[in-house]
Amino acid sequence: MGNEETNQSLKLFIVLSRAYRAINENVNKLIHTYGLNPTEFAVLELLYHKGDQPLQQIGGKILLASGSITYVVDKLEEKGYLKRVACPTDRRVTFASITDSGKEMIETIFPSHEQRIHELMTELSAEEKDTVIQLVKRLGLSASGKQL
Amino acid sequence: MGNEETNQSLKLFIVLSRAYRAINENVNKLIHTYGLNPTEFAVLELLYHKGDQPLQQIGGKILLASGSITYVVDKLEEKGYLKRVACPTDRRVTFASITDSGKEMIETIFPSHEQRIHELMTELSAEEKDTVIQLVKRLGLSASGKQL
DNA sequence: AAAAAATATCTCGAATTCAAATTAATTATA
DNA sequence: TATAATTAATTTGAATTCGAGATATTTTTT
Repeated sequence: MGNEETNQSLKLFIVLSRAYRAINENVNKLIHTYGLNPTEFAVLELLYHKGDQPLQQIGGKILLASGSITYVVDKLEEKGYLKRVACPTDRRVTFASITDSGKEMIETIFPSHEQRIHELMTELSAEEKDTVIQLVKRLGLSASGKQL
Repeated sequence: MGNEETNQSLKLFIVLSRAYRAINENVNKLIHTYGLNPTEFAVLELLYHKGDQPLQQIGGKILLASGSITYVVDKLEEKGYLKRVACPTDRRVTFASITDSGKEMIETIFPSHEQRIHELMTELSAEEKDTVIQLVKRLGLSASGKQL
């Protein structure tokens, strides 16, 4: 038996895991109905909201190994949702740039995506959500080694 | 632009995702040093703490498709950490049962596993953890369709 | 300017997971 | 009891992801 404090942390981890996985699984199913997998959606959404990105930075932002980036970007390029654009100043760099077709796709998916997430969270009041956001944000930053 | 409430839910989802992934990634690295992958660890831990389980029920408890169960149980059986035991009353059913060697493994890993999780959560006070546990538990149960 | 180190992308093979189809056994129904 | 429907486990093949190494380019150092 560990001590009481350690058990509490373990319990928090389990609760966090279950909630995340329950929500995520539900959201992923919705994304799947649009013919995208979660990673493809994440890349497309990143490009849509943050503009063109060097391939490498995509990995950092959505937690993906470099080999996987190439694969996902290939798939999205095949589907016509993004194109590769060479960087004019550094020939090692390639930008991923969302196409008009990709923009249309995101504009189709995103509202229902947001809406679904919102529906899954109606259990908590606005105040309760704020509380969780504030605390879990600190937890995440600290666990990922970032400072506040 | 969605409305303010919807944005709040989206923000909560993002915060939850990041925290979960940060903690999980860290914990998985530790498990890996013992020659297990996270799924193998989860199965072994389940058997250790909850006793023998029919293969099918393992899937329900740790969120795994049936094809994956067979694979993981095969691996753990090869490593000698569990054995398959036929059910005496229903010949369709096979139980997974942890071996002494498997018990030893869990008894070796689990304390440092718990300890690592605890360390990753020192950012929050005991009271704050309780708050998060209470709220996120409700969120998770509701999102997975279970009642309170 | 040449050599060394660092950076970005890609290729390849292995590990993991899933979905669909298969086999076997049990239970329900006619 | 025979047939159909259900349930449990497994097999197979495809999709996804990662890690290690290869290649090309740029930056830093000597």
